[in-house]
Amino acid sequence: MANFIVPDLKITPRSGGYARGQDGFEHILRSALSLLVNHGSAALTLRRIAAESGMNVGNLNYYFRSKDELIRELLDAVISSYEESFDEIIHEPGASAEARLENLVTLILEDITTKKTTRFFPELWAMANHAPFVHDRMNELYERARVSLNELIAEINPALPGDEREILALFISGSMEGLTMFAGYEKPWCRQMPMLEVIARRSFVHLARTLRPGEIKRTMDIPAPARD
Amino acid sequence: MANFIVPDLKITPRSGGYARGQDGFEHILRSALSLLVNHGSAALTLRRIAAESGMNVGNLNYYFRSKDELIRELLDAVISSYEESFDEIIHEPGASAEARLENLVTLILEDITTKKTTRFFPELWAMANHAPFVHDRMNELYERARVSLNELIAEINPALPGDEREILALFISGSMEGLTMFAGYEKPWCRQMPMLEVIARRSFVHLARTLRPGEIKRTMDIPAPARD
DNA sequence: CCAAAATTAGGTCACTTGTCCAAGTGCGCC
DNA sequence: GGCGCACTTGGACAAGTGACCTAATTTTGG
Repeated sequence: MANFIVPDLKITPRSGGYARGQDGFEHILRSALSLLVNHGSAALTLRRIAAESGMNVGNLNYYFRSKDELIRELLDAVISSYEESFDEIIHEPGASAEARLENLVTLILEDITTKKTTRFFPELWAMANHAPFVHDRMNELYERARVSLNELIAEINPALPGDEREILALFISGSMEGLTMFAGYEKPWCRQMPMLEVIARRSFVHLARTLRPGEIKRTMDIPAPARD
Repeated sequence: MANFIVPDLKITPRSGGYARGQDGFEHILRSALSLLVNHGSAALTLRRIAAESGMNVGNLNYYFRSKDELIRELLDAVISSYEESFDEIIHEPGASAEARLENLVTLILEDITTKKTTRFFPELWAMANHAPFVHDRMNELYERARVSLNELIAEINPALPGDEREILALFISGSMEGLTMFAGYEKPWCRQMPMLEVIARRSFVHLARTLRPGEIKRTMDIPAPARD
């Protein structure tokens, strides 16, 4: 299994302008990301970004009309990079669907142990709670991530209806994200991530394989005690 | 299954002082929590907290030496409340260990759909990445939360060694937390939380029941391809 | 009633924040 | 080679930040 590394940023080239301008643009976002990852969203001030990128404060305003626009571009660049990586993973050839699901789980969980991922996403989740555009962009990302899971589940368990596949994909995706705070970079259980991967692979594959059509709703329909 | 609600704050009464002082203290923390939940950590300024609690800025300084101390007290009060709730859940009588595990999962996942929980924890996770005391206090909370899981797993699968139980408890706990961003309060999939609960209960119980001693490490020891 | 506790009102302090602007510099293209 | 636009500079600005202070006032509980 190749080490899969998600690039920090994916920037769509601007039309017009010199190459230097493109570099400056990217350099600013890279510095901003570095600050966010290493010192949190509170450190995301124009002056600190400027200092980090060896630039003048006013120059940031040349590239971005406002701080808000800078943040949007930053989040979009980081998230776009993840999306592109997920799309690549999908088309990776593999053996059985189950093996490919295991590979996908492994890749995602290994990425979680990355400093960037461990630090960036909790900030993203927190921002999403109070900035609608962050909320929306974040959900676009995860929707894209679930596509791969959904397809693999369909291959493993063709009888499962689409909406139940979606719920299962959601559960699997959410499950993995939740390990960030515990086994991510420099977290207390980071050394145990390989073991968590074992459990995750085993559990998710088993779910995909054994979930019966209608089982979810049928189980849910039993409310309080059993009826006689 | 009774609706289990975690109180907003758990404050250890201060020694000395009038009852009013106790109220003021609590009122301030309550206002701060409200700001954190409704507007994020960026809104946690002394002036906004004062305005929210209908108090004077100077009065905050009477109760708390510094903003930092206020934040610490706030986090501690909120976290302590969760800890107390978990301890209560443990001692709740129930039928089989499996049924109690299912109940515990249900309680935690339902709590996640709460506005306070959905909004508070991502802030906590983000803070934990850059403030060591938050990191430590947060891990104390989750350690406590895993105690219940650990005991139940031990009851369900007595053959499982302690360290493997811990990993499994960690996986289960982390799995549930990860659903916050997707099926929490006002999240896109909040209506589907009941279905996620079904999957979670089924999956976690199955794991606890079927995990063989040494299985985790044995599975991990197979590195790349199989040996001939 | 009275001392302690709680609260108010106001202000000052040095500092940081995002935004904006006028004047420069220097690179790329004709 | 020099023109012009892309890029860069440094500073000004009002608003907000946490911390700290004094003095007066109200509330509380024994």
